[in-house]
Amino acid sequence: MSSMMNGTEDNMWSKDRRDSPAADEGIDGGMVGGISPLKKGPWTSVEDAILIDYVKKHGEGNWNSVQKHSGLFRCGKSCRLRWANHLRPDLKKGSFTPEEENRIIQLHANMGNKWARMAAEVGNLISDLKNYNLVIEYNLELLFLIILATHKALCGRLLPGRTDNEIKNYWNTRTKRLQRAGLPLYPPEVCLQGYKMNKDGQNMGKLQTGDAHDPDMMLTEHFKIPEVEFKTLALNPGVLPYSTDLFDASASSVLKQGVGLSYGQGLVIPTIHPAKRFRESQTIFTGLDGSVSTGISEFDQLTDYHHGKITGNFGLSSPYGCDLSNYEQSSCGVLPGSNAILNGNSSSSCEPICGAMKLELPSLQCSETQQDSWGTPASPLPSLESADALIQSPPTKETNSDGQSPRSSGLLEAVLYESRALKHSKKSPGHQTSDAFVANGWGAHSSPMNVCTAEWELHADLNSPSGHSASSLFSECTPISGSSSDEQAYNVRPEPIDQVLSYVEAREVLHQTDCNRPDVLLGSTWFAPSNKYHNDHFFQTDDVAALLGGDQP
DNA sequence: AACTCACTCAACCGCGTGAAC
DNA sequence: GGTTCACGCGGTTGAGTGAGT
Repeated sequence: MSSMMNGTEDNMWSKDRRDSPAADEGIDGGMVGGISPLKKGPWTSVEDAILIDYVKKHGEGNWNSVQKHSGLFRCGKSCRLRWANHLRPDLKKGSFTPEEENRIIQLHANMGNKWARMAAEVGNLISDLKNYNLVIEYNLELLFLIILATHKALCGRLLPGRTDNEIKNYWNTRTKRLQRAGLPLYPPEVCLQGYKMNKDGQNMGKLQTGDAHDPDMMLTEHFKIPEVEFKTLALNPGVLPYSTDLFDASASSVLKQGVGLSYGQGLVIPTIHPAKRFRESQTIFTGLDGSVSTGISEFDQLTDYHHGKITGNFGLSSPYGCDLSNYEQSSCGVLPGSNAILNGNSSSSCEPICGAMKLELPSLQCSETQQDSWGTPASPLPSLESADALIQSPPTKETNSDGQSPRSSGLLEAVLYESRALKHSKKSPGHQTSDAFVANGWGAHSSPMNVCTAEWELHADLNSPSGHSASSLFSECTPISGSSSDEQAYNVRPEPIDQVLSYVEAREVLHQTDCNRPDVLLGSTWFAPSNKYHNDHFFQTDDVAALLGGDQP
C-alpha cells in the first residue's frame, strides 16, 4: 500500500509534470493572458508543501483564500479536499485492517452512506462532546470524565484517521466485489428475519410506537425506560438558545426512540457540524413526550435497561472492541433497491434478496429523520462557542438547587456503570461482561470496548439489514474471527439467545462494585464533584480507568 | 509480450446547507 | 425574504497498477 502510495505520488508528480499545464510552469500555473486558471488534476509535492505551510500559518478553513495568500492555483474546494484526504497530520495511512473493515461494514449498516460521519476523527468527537453540556452543565470535572471516557470509547468506535473518501472507496469496492460474486452484502438469514418482521407487520410506524412483535422489542419493553432529566438545561437559555424542544423531552423518550426504534447509531456522538446537528436534533426532539423524573431508581432502571438493551446508548460503547469479524454475519443481504428494511419510511415489503443487487445505500439506513431521532446528533447541540462559554462558567446554583445531581443525568451513570461492570468482569474471569453479546461469545476479547457491540445491538436498527435488534443477530451468528473475507464471513451458524445477562445479574454486578462504598474499592482516588451541592455523588477514577480500557493498578 | 480485467486511489463535480449581507 | 458565499458531503470518474490469460 505504502509502496503504491509512493508510486502514486511519483506518478502524480510525473503525470502532473507531463500533463498539467500548470505543472509545466511550476506552481505559478499556466498564466493565460494574465488570468491564472485554477489547476486541476493531481497535486504535486510542491503544492502540497505550500498548502501545508498555509494551513500551519492560517489554520484550516477559509479555503478560498488559499489561492490568494499562498499562490496556489487551486480552488478552495480542491485545497480542502487535499488537506482533508492527504495532508492532515492525523491521517492514518495504509490499508484497512480487518478490524477497520469490519467496523466500516458495521458503521455502514448503522449509518448508510454517511462516509464523513464514519470517518469522524477523535478530535472532532472531543469537540463535539463539548457540546454535550446537557449533562455537564453543573460539573466541569464530570465533563472531563465524560470526555475522557467517551473519547476512549469513540476512538474504538469510529474510524479515526481515516477519510471519508477512503471509506467510501473501500465500501464501493467491496460492494462491487460482492455484487460480482453474487453474494449479499449481508447474510441471508438476517434478511429473512427482516422479511419476517415485515411480514408480521413490523413496519416502522409500529416500531416507533413501541410495538413489540419482535422479541427484542419486547425485551426492551420489559425494562422501564430510564427517565433522565434534561429540564435543568433550560436554565441556561442563553447558551442553549434552541433548546426548548430538547428540554421538553425527557431522555426516556429519547431512549424509547433510540431503543425502541433501534435506530441507526444509538447515541453516536455527532461528528457533523453543530449547525447541522441542530437541524437534525430539532427533528429529533420535537414532539417527544416530556415526562420527567429523577432519582436513583432511575439509575437502577437504567442499569436494568442497560443490560437489556441500552448499553451502548450513551455512545460509550464501541462495537470495535469485540471481534468484529462477526459482523458481516449479522448483516443482511438485502436488495437495497427494495428499500423495505433499508429505508424506514418505506412500507414496501422486504424481500430478502441474496444475489446481485443494486448497492446504493444498502443500509439499513432509515430515513434521515428517523435515524437521527437518536443516532446522529441525538441531542440538540449548542455551538462550540456556546459550549466553551458554558464550560468556562461555573455551575449555577439554580442548576444545583434544581435537585439534579450528576446521577440524574443518566448519561454519566451509564458511563460509570459500564465501567464498573467492565471492571467487575475483569476481576471475575468467569463472569461474562455485562453485555449479552459478550455472553454469546463476542466477549472473547475482554476489552472495555466490548460493550460497544451492545451499541450495535442497540443501534441495529429495525431498518438495519437485520431488521431486528442485534441481540438476536449476535445470537444467531457465530463469529468467524479474523476473517476479513466477505465470502468467508457468510458462514452463519444459529445459536441460542438465552445467554443474556439477566437483570438480576446486572444488579449484582453493580452492587458488587458499589461505588458508594469506598471500602470495597481498590484504594482508589475518588472523583468528588467539586460541586458542593452534590457532594453526595462520588465517582471512582478506577471506574473511569476501566471504562477507558486502561489497566488498573 | 500483449491484452483484459479487477482493483485502488485521487480528484472532481453537483448539490445541500447555514451564515452573512 | 432573497442572494451570495463558504463549506461539507456523497457520487462519480479516470488514471495507474497488478494479476491472470
